[in-house]
Amino acid sequence: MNHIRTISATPCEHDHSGKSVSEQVNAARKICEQQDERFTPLRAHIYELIVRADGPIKAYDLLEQLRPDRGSPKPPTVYRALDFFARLGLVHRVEALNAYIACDHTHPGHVAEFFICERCDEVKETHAHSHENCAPNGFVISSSVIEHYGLCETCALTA
Amino acid sequence: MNHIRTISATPCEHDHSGKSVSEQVNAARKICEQQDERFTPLRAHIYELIVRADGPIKAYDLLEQLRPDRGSPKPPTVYRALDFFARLGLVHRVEALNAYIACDHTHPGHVAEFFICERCDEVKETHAHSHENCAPNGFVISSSVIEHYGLCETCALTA
DNA sequence: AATCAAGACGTTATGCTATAACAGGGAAGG
DNA sequence: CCTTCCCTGTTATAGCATAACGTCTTGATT
Repeated sequence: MNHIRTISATPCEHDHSGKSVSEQVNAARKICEQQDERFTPLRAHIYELIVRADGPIKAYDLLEQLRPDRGSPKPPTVYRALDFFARLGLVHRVEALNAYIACDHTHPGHVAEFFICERCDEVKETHAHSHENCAPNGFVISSSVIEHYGLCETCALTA
Repeated sequence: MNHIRTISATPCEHDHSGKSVSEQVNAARKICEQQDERFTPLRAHIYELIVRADGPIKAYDLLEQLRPDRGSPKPPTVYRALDFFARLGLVHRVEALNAYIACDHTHPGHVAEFFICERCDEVKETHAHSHENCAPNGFVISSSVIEHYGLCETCALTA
């Protein structure tokens, strides 16, 4: 019992520093076009807001930020865009926060893994190898959620 | 970059078969008492419903099931009990389902890992070693969410 | 015994998160 | 031109969760 199997994680530093907001938006546009999907002005606008947030952002906060420019958008406007981005892997939903975060990396065979500081709200994203090999016999994984909550180094030291 | 670290998972078969509902409830009672917490009749009632569900159950479904016996309970009644159980590790929240599941196992140094079949809704729980060692330098994990979605063996074969 | 503090529970009200369903418009292809 | 698909707007509602207040019980203290 309690047979140990091994999986591995790749802490590839995933902060998008080094990429400007517009570079990230353009990267997203390219990914869309490669898949024959439309990166409409509305989608570009919303994606830019997500990138600018530089961390998890909530659907209704996006809604607020859309307001001055686009009248009084309703929730479906935002949720449709979020669904679209999620489908293309351009955003991840952070389940335990009901929030969404931009991701311009794709790592085939890997899943996003988040480390979320509960004190300063900073989020680090890494990618773990799929947990397929620690699944119950025969289970086929189609998506995974891996989120860790705690304190980042800075906050842990000053706590 | 992309330095590989290793973590491990222990697929200890975690189904509670072999334990009757009342045995699980009593086990929970014992865990409460050991921690000088009160396993009140209401809590016992709610815990039994969670155990009987034999899988993730939603807060408002619990609320419904409480009804005939306890008048017209309101949401806080259920959420307070769920918070209590979660604090003691007697239930886990399945984030991506907004649902709750009984757990009478405690594995110090391990975190619960769920494999959820999207076709038959069956859930297998295993326990992974903490991901502490794949965290960014200095990050201190206080809780983790690991959930996998896909098809169980049976459903994968008949899909 | 009287008092006090903590926590369990009931209740009202509200806030936050998300989607169903229908209507109009615009782009791409026949 | 016209049809089809999908993008967007809009209304309405469903689903999930908590704040805040009051009462009662329990157990400890005086």
